[in-house]
Amino acid sequence: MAGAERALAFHLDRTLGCGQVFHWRREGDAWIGAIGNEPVRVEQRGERLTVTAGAEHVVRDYFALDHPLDEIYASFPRDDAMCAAVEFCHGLRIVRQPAWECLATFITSAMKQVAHIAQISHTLRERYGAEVAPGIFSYPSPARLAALSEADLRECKLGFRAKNLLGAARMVASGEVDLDHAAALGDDEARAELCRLPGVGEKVANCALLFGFGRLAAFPIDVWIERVLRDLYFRRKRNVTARRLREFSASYFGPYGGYAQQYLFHHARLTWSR
DNA sequence: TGGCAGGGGTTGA
DNA sequence: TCAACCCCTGCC
Repeated sequence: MAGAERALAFHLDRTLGCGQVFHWRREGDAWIGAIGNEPVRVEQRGERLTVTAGAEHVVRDYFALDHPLDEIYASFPRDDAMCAAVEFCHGLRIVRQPAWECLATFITSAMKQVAHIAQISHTLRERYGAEVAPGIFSYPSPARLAALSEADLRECKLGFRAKNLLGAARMVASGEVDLDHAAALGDDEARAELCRLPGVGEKVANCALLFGFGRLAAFPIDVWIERVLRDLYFRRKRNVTARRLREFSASYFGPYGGYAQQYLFHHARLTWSR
């Protein structure tokens, strides 16, 4: 069954290297990291994901092997940019990150490049997470971070983001913002709830919704995606407002807009010269 | 080796 | 609409 086989399509390097998650480490052909508190080692063999350490069902859920890629690709608009992105990114999957670590990581990502976001994530894990296997650390809980001082977090090279992460951790730890409750809300209500946290605006909230809450229609617009939209979809049109870009992306890319966004983003970031 | 520009965002005026 | 917030990376 070509369809069933294709639905299993999976590309580990693209999935972990596309800027949706930052703490995985390459070791030879394998990738090593933690899924929550589960230490995991995975490899690509053919089109398949192979688990060499960690619970199989945890890994398969995290890497979203049940996402219907065929159906997702078929839902995309058939324009040149989208087709090129699908060809370039085939097998890339939006993973299911634990909500808090996803949200917190994107709070620390503001105006940062991938290398630095990864460095911050590793420092926070090593200093305040739990060592779940030799050299592998979980992301610190809201309560753990809430007990720290802003100075502690600034020592992790967070800069002005320290205050935001601390404030968010305290609001989540105290129950003032309940992530489980947010997970039960509709997309717009959940986004509004997340935006109550310091350091969380529309972009960070949409990243959290897409990568941490499984809302596959969420469409984060960062500077790269804004360039893509303006260059490929609004060519020769000046004065296109941010609001217009939001409205366009929400309707044009369909129910799996988050996938479309990640494919356009990854394709552009690796192929466009600046 | 050192100096400098610029960066995946949010906030508040 | 725009400056301020911080400081690390990459490039010259």
